[in-house]
Order: sequence, then C-alpha cells, then structure tokens
Amino acid sequence: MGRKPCCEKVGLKKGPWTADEDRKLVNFILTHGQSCWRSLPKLAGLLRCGKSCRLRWTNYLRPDLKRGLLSEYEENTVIHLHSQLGNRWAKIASHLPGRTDNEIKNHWNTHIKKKLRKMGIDPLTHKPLPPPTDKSQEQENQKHSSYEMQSICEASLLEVTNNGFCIDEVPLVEPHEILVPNSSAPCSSSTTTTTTTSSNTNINSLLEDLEFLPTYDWLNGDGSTTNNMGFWDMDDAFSSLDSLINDIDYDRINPPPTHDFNQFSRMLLGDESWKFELLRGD
DNA sequence: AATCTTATCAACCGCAGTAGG
DNA sequence: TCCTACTGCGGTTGATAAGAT
Repeated sequence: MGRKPCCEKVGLKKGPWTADEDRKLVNFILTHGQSCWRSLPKLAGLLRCGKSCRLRWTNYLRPDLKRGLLSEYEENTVIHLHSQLGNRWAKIASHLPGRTDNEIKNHWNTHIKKKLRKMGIDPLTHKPLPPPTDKSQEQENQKHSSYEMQSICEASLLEVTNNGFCIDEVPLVEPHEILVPNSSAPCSSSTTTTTTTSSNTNINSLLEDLEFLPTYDWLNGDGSTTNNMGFWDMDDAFSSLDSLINDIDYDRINPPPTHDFNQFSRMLLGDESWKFELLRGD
C-alpha cells in the first residue's frame, strides 16, 4: 500500500492566498494555537491542505517575522553558515531570528550567489572560481583577482566567526527587531555558556519600559512556561556560531516556542498594520 | 505604448525523518 | 521491528513586477 497523500487533492484551493484566507488562518491560530496542521484547515474553515497552511503561517503570517532585505551582517552570516552547512536552509535560518528558510534560500539564489560569483568565488564550494575564459570577466577580475577576493571574503567571515566579532562595523539588526529565546530558555548544550552582558540587560530593561514590548511564553523542559522571551543575547549568538563551527549539534539550543497567542495579538498591533487589518475581521 | 526579458519571491511538490501504535 | 501518519526540509515552479528594448 502506497503512502497516502498529505491531503485530498480534490476540492482544495491552491495558489496565492487571499486576505480572507489569511484572516481565517491567523484568527484560528491566535485562538487555538498551532495544533495539528492536518486538521487545522477544516477547523478553520479553509479549503487548503494543512501543509499549505503551515507554509503560509511560517513563511508569511507569523508575527515575529522580519521583512525586507537582509542586512549586510545577515548576509555575511548566511555566507559563512552556508560554507559550513551547505544548503541546509532551515539550519541557517535558525541562526537568523525572524528570517525563514525560504526567505534565505531565495535571497541566496537571487542575490548572494551572483555577488559571490562577481567576486570570483564559487558559491557552491566557497573557493575561487577557475580562471575566466571570456574577456569581460577577465576585465572584471583584473580589478580583484579571485585569490585576493577570497582573502577578502575570508577576512569578512572571520569577523563573523571569531571571538573578535566585529559588531561596530556591521549594520546590526535593531534590538526591537530581534526576538529569540533568551538564555533562560532550555539550553542543554554544555557548550553555550549563557552570560548575559550588562549591555544586553540594559537594552532589555529599556525595552521593557516600552508598551509595545512583546513577550512570549516558552515551554520549559518540564512542561511549564517561562514568561517573557528575552532579546537576542549577542554572547549567545557568537558562541552559537562557534559551536556550529565545531560541529556541535545546535538543534536543542532554540527549542520551539509555545506562544502565548494573546501576546501575539499585541505584536500584531505593532508595525505591521496589514496584519492588524487581518485581525479586525471586517 | 507595446513587447520582451529578467528578477523576485510566494507557494507547491516530493522525499526524509520521526513519533506513536 | 514494522507500519502509518504527520511534520519539516530543500528543490523547483510559476505569477508578477520591474527594467530594457
């Protein structure tokens, strides 16, 4: 007996989502949480398969998503992680809060690949491309030999990977844009020492004064929840990269959150008014 | 203004991994 | 241990916007 299809194909809608479908999906998840994707469409009154709903939520509707182009810092991180992990987009995305694997994959294919080739670096192997065959590329590479460009690239990657992580020169993501589990979230990896720096504490306390500060509940190992998801702890971020480089299994560091969906509603009232429109249900 | 080409990104498809019976 | 159901991931497609001719 063959494997059953993920959904009954007949009668299910495909293609772009309408605002009404988005509204239904968001309303349902805000009310009931993310439960069984397979049964969700029926319960939410959607003529979609569960897979499609999950994708729409994770790639587009999730309130903690960042939109817009990747920053230089994020790009460098993606390049570096790709050189270590290859096309493991989900893994790469897990190190870039608010970014999805799909988004990173698209950005890689449309921007970064070209950029690296232009620099004389093979985006597949992260090594210098073979010598050019046509004249135009030859001219291009006269400006920057591929070996020279590789060293430039490697140097920039070192900024990302070494303890001397250069945060002064790269356009870092605004603190309020970043939402990741804080160091109190379950982190069984013995390799990540969670030392919250005073600067981060200050940022957190500053932001806590702001009314719009979103909070999440995180599922602890024992089933209880830890309130108020913290902001990105840079020390964690750096040690995360180090851990990754050392081929340490990093999956357990960022456990899936159990969201407080009322808090999600608050998030939706923030920057992204289009999501607010969805919730108004008009 | 019309047509063609290229770039972008949301969404789909199929396979792999995993949990539970 | 096997089987099934389900989720997640990566590759690919297709619609559409933007730019070029």
